[in-house]
Amino acid sequence: MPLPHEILFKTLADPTRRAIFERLCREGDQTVGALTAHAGISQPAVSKHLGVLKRAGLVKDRHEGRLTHYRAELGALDPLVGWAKEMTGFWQNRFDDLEDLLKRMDQ
Amino acid sequence: MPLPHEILFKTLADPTRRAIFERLCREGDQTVGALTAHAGISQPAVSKHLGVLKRAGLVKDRHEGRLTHYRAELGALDPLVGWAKEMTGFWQNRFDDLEDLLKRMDQ
DNA sequence: TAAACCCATAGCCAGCGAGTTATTGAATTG
DNA sequence: CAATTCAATAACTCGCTGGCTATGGGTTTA
Repeated sequence: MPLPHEILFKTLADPTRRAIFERLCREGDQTVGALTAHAGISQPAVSKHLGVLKRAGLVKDRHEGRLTHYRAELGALDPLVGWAKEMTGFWQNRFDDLEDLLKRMDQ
Repeated sequence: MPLPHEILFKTLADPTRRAIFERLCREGDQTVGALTAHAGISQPAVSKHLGVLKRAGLVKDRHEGRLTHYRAELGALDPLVGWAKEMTGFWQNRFDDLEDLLKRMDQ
């Protein structure tokens, strides 16, 4: 199975999809209809995006009669931040190594 | 012009490109040849990826004779983390609003 | 129960982008 | 200066994906 941040990058790369996710973050629960009204694309397109977001763990759905509500799942962003911190960490380590080297050269 | 995180998501969505960036983070400076040796794709493909990473501000290049060295530019990741924090912030605000509402209902 | 409504799925199409090979320019080497 | 090497660009192919329309399944309303 792919690493967590893999699917997140792919999923959030699309502007429309990211806009839907942002709206869910700002406004909380939204029905597919409400999301469609603001997305500027057709309802099936919105549903497809929601499916992708759901499989990435970024949203969860809740069925209520004939309506389907979606909400953002914020913890899902953690692997993204974690990956960024990891990259920064590598840089920091290389910097530490250089410091050690200079320290040894100094002796 | 696009928001900073826009181009970052698009650029880092590709696994090959992200692998190149990760390698630059772990190993520091690398020539195009060295990167190509580990990428599993042709040199022109690597050069194209490096071009995309460069336009996103994620890497910088340095010319030294006929070699070109690339290095990661870690500060470029900040808008990504910033965006994630912003999303979390929206959620927090909505939670605060709910708290206020409950508090008012309590009185 | 017929009609209207909400959402998901199916099927199709067009554009984008990641890969290729071929080539060029520039720098080093013999 | 000829040959070689490094990297970028050009030109092309092809698969993926985001959009659409059409339809179906489930739910509420008249």
